[in-house]
Amino acid sequence: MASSSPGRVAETLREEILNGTLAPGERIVQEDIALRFGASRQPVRDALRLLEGDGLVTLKTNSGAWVSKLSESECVEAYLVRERLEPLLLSQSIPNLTADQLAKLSSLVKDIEKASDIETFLRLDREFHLLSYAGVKEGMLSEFVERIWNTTQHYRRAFAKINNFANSEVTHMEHKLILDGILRGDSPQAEQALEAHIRRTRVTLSEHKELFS
Amino acid sequence: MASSSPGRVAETLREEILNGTLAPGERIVQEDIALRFGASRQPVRDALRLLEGDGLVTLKTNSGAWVSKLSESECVEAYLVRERLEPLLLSQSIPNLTADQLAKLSSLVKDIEKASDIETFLRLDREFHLLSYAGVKEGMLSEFVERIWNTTQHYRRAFAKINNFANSEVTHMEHKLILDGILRGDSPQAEQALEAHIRRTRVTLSEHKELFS
DNA sequence: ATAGGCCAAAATGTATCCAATTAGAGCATT
DNA sequence: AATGCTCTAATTGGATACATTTTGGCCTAT
Repeated sequence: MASSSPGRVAETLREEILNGTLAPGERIVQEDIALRFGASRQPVRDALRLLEGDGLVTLKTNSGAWVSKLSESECVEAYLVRERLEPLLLSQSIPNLTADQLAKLSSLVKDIEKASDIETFLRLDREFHLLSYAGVKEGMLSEFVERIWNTTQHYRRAFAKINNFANSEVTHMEHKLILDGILRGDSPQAEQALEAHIRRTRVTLSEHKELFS
Repeated sequence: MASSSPGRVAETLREEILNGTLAPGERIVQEDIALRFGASRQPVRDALRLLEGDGLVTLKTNSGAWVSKLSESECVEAYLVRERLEPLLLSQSIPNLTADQLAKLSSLVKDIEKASDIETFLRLDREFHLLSYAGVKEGMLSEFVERIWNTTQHYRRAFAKINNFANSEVTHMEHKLILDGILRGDSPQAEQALEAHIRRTRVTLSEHKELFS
């Protein structure tokens, strides 16, 4: 997949935005990217348009491209939307999860508890939640959810750094409750636990307005 | 706004997709569009990427562009998402609606009742719902909702034609309940009435699988 | 008659060049 | 010293030309 030039460029840039190499607000110059990939500016323009569609990049006509930034209210809005959408997505995913996926989810919850650095925690947490949605293939709902995860990734990292694993006990309990609902095929419990998990994160996050300056 | 070439092209194509001039599944040839607008293919490509981001157009590498099509399950999914997102958006909008907007909403409900042809009904119904969200400026939530309205527009039209104003009494009652909640600033009632409105539409729609062939 | 492959025409992807717009530094003015 | 202006360099937008890929018809072989 993504064997095309714009696809490869977009994928690489997406990676770099998600792992923090490119910070929100940072300028992206078309020609620099073109040189890096040994291509012309045309495929780069297409790639930037793709990323704009993902909400990761903001384009301004005749001016340039920047890594998207979220205000505090936009970030809170993202979590409000997550509270509504992810339980729905999870309930549709649960009946279609394979035994392998269920086993992997269980081991992920344990690995998250053992995580000793922030990057590992972020990676595993993301993997756990997105894998729990793997029962739903492709569609508008999963697209929306993935987009939210991508656009808020940077703020999750910043939040985790500030918080430095405070509340981690609560987080692990919530993960176990979600996992328990999934394993038993009890969608309502899983939905409710997930909603509570996201809501608590939102409330905690909104106590740290210093992340948005 | 949208003074750029890609912006103008995208806007026109969006219009034509929404009003049915371009039907789902129809092929879009870059050079044809370029000729129509007296531009080169480059801005057309940008415009198509914009529309892809809106979910209105589907691009396939090295192959071409088509007006997006929804399967029945994708359409049902769209309504499930609407059930979760639009009540949230409405509740955030209500406190910010101006007196002018409230008056316009009231008159729209009356006008919808008087609508004698399908195109008028569709246009007013869309205007009513989207205006009820006008208290929320720009953000991810309104973007998502607008995108859903756009991608499902064609199926609302097809559904209205088949149904030929059956259930219109119920629809009008639901609109009045929503309006009542909005006017009195009773967000919970408005939310609940809106959710019921969307859910009933979804259930009725899923009884007409012949729309998706 | 049908399935498969081949070939030509058409459409998309990419590169290069030129025009238009913007941004930022430096200077002049108040 | 601060503000506003101008001009230049840098960057993006658009057009043309060429390379690549796909598609669909036609022919051949089974």
